[in-house]
Amino acid sequence: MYEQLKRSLQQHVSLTDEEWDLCKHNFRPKRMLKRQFLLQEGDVCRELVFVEKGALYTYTLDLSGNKHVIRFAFDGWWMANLHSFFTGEPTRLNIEVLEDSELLMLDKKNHQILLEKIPAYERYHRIILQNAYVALQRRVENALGLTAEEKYERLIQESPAFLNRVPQNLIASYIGVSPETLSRVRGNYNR
Amino acid sequence: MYEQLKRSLQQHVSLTDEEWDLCKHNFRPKRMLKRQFLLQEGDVCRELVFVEKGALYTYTLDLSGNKHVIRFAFDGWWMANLHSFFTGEPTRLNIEVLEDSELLMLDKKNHQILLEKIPAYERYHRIILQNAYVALQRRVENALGLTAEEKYERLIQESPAFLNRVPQNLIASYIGVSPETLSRVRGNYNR
DNA sequence: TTTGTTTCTTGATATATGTCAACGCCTTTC
DNA sequence: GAAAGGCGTTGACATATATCAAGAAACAAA
Repeated sequence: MYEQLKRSLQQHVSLTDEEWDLCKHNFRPKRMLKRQFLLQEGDVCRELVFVEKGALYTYTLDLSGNKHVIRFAFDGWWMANLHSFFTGEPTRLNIEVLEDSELLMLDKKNHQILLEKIPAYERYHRIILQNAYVALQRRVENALGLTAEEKYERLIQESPAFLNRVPQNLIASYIGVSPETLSRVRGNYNR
Repeated sequence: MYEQLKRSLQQHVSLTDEEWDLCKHNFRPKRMLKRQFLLQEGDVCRELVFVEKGALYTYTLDLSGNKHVIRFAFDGWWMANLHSFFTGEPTRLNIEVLEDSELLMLDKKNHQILLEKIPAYERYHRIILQNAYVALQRRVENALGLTAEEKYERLIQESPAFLNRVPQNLIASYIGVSPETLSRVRGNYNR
């Protein structure tokens, strides 16, 4: 149940056995099914989520009710609305389950405990934040001023794994085009 | 010369006088003039930049030579291409000086030293990365599927300070519309 | 002040992409 | 196995926004 988490930590820092033991006991395992909501607009995000297995995605709804996918999270990834988590303000985002998932939940108090007690845990978080920031900035670069076709090409280059696991209408939303446009782009692409 | 940096650190963590002394001596002051480049496409980003005073911006050039502004940095902000800094790969981004600036440069070796020797420094970096991540995600939300007018309205709400310090064509690029479109949006807006 | 750059505005036109609608395919459910 | 709902495709049409071009305004330099 904790293999992915352990692997993720070990990938970036070294933990003693006691530290790992302390660490894992602060997480709460949780199973969720496809289409369930981890977080809905107006909620406060009270837990960080680590995906042991499965898939989640987070999105906003605009005034016309259109979904805008912010990002996905698969096995071994973290998910949360950090803004809401740190400020305690209600979120504008939804987090929904895309595939039946095994999750590890970490509430704020326990997160603070780990940050205080285990320096390597704080280092781990600094590093994954760095990586997340880099990935997100890349996303901004790809969202600005590219054509629908270019956006799709970049997705294929940079995140081909998404294509097998995510329905196309969510992919379309993720790269900021309509499902119809994505369908047409793919049609041209195969010829 | 180091007031802004000290203020930024103190805002998030507590440092002893000795720690602050150790810290500041790892930075290299540097003055730069408007239009100079801190980083150009193909360079490797070897230093983190803290803006004591002034303004910078970072952008990509697409195949047609269009500028796409990724972000700005003003007094008290950090700037770098983290991807290039951490991996050593050449960058696709440019960093240009927008106003004559006083900068504090921190190379990778010194950054590592501070992370190792001063736990509060690592905590500080974790926290500002958190904040930067939240801000960047907000930017993604605002880039996806909004009209030109909505993007401009959000900019006014969320970053009004930019408007006084940045030429409009760069604002246009930042929110992902053409300078002409932004000009028209502003025209309607004032009536 | 005069001159030269750069930035901003405005108009005309072209085009990429969104929207609406219909249809077929596939999966799920009972 | 039939029914229902979700998802992807395709077509017709509307429209927001980019592009091209010219001139005005603001700013900097000489």
